[in-house]
Amino acid sequence: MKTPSTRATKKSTATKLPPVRAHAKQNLSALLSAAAEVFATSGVDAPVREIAERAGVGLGTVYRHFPQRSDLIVAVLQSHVEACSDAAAVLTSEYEPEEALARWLHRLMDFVGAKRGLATALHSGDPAYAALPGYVMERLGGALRKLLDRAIAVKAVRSDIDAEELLWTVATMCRGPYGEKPAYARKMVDVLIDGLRYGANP
Amino acid sequence: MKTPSTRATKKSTATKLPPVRAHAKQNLSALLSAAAEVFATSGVDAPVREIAERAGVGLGTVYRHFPQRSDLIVAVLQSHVEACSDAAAVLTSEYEPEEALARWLHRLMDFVGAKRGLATALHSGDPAYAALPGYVMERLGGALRKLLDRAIAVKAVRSDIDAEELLWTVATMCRGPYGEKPAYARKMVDVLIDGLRYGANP
DNA sequence: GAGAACAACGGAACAATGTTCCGATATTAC
DNA sequence: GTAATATCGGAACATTGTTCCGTTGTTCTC
Repeated sequence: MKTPSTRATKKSTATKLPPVRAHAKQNLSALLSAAAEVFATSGVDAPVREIAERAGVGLGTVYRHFPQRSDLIVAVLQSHVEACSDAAAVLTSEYEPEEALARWLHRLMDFVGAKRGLATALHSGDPAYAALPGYVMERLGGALRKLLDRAIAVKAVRSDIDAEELLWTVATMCRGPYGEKPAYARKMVDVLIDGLRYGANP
Repeated sequence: MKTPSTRATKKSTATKLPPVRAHAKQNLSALLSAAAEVFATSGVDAPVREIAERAGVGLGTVYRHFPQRSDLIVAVLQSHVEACSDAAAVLTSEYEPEEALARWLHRLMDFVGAKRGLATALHSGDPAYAALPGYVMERLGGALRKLLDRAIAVKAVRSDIDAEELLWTVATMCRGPYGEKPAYARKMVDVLIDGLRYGANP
């Protein structure tokens, strides 16, 4: 986040900013994308060694940046949550309120569908993931709330919907009773979106 | 299931029944209960060695009876499903239809609540567990259907409830949005049961 | 009851994988 | 250019699932 050149000249002063080597951050982002690819390909249970190899770094480097395996999983999930959340702003600037909302719900669906394995890990009870549910709910719920309010403001959709409830509903619709593939999920979400529109002008 | 003494005297006949050593089954049931205890205590990720030690047998014995770790998990789950299912018959013979239904739903709740870790393993996508969901649904759904029909017959509860839907509903109520503890679950199930009663005489 | 056949057993050995550790390397400050 | 040190790579270690085989004890036959 901060560049090494912004540091003070003297290193002996009390507030010592440890110099951050240039390639360290490159490695970190390379690790993140490598991990995302491997998780998508081989599942969240893929060996750390496979991720290190894909990123072209050593095992030590992986554990330097992510002391535990779960830290890597958390980081990948967070980056994807951020991407999904950020997509809301882009869609807002590019589409009408109603269309932006619909497109983002589809985006959310893709996100949830792709994270099947991650979700399983999430619910495993491992304390390493304890903070994630709240974070996901807050981040994505906030994004959805803005989209929703904007669509409500122009009377494109009904006004009695809570963002977190809608978020949870769509997320739930993407996982069948036992976690099967969401073959019918897209259709159901479309129906749900139509339902939002329908109620706009009762 | 069959005793060694029921075998034919000659072993050289075509239909060779391999003699089942006496203590083998003792070990098997000891393994099952040991596994159940360990899973309950240390979670489903507990090492096989811990189960072997608790059962007082060697590692080889565990793998002789359960070639894979997942077989042990499946066996424990099945035995508990059977126990829960069998409880329906006992309750039927001991209580009035309405009371039996209510008590069994509480029994079901305990079962689901205790199986938190097992459920996570179930949804992991491992093909070893592929057949379980259908089995559980059929076995417990069948048990519930009998209880339900009996209660409906005496007009103790409303008649428009499907057994599998009710089963799934109660099971779902025992897991919060992210799999938290079911602090409020018992109350909610009680409310649900009251709802069943309330609709009996509209 | 003695002996043979062999099912069952116990645990060492192997394989896969998460994690730690440390010498080697490369970058930065001066 | 040189020293300091952040970073790196991978060997080494620990844990755990799984396999393998020599040993043990039971069952059957005589």
